[in-house]
Amino acid sequence: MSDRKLDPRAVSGEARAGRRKERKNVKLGALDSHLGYYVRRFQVWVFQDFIRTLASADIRPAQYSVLTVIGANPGLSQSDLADTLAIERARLVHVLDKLEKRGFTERHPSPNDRRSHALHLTPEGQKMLKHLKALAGRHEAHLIETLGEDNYKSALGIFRQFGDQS
Amino acid sequence: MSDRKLDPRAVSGEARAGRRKERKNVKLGALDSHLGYYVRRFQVWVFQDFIRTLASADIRPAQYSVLTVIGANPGLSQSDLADTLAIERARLVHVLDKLEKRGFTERHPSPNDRRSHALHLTPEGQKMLKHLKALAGRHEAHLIETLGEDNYKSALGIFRQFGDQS
DNA sequence: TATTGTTATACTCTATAACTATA
DNA sequence: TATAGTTATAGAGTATAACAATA
Repeated sequence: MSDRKLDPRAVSGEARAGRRKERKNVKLGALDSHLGYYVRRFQVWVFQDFIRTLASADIRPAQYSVLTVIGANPGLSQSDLADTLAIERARLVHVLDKLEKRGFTERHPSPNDRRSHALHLTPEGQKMLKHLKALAGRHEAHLIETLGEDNYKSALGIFRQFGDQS
Repeated sequence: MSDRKLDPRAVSGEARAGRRKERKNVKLGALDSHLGYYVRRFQVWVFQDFIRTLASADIRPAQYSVLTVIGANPGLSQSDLADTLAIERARLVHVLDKLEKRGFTERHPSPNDRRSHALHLTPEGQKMLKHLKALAGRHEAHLIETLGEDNYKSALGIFRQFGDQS
């Protein structure tokens, strides 16, 4: 995991110093029996790896998820997109503004409801999404390698099941 | 600025509306094969449940983790605490300021190093931590119930192992 | 020179309220 | 009345740089 080529922007002075230091053995106390604590640390690691892997495209996880879902559901409304991803409608406005400025998405008038926007990827957005999927695949492969394939599959099964019901 | 009394447990208008709506079937596309997506959603759920469960004490996850680790390692320095929890040193300053103002923690002079602070819980902080652990236990029980005991144990095993090496 | 705690700034994200134009 | 999109604001949390005191 440490022999990986690192984007210099992604490694802070803090992190560099941390690597040099030998680990103190500090007790976690009750934290050790909280799944949430470990899930949070894992999630942060995953997102940082994702951000690093997609840094060349300057796309963050929220942006990737928005592009992906629009790509899979052309004509989707902002409300339905926000509901699907559990992003606030207000937050989504800014995410879309940015993606639109970069030429990846467009808000078309909805045929049924004049309050609503039908979201679409531009041709450039489709090209970008294809590129992003390739990069994201590399991230996922790194994740499988880090966790081990069995653990990865177990975790995906457990959380996918949770996501479907939640 | 709203002067309304804030109850974090309160369900927002957004959430209430969301529950009323029937679920549209929007495709996740490539997101469906990203563990990070599901882990993020799960982590958000867990933290929200934690925040709700500890709302009466007005303690958030980061504050709980700081109190817990100080409680288990009296005399710990801010640097070592920050390293342990992967919180920025700069951020920890504010967290401790707030906990200190509420009378739960204290910064004592370190016996060895005059740059450093030895962190301690006050008697009131110890009492509070004991109370928080009881509440956090209820959250954890809810988590086990939600996930199922087998899934819970699997997930804890996988991520604890990851946390130890990362 | 390096580290500890601190202050400061910029940015991401969450949460909430309020407004407009439609329905 | 309610919903879709928007604007605005407050507050976490992350990331980073720089500084004084001390090592």
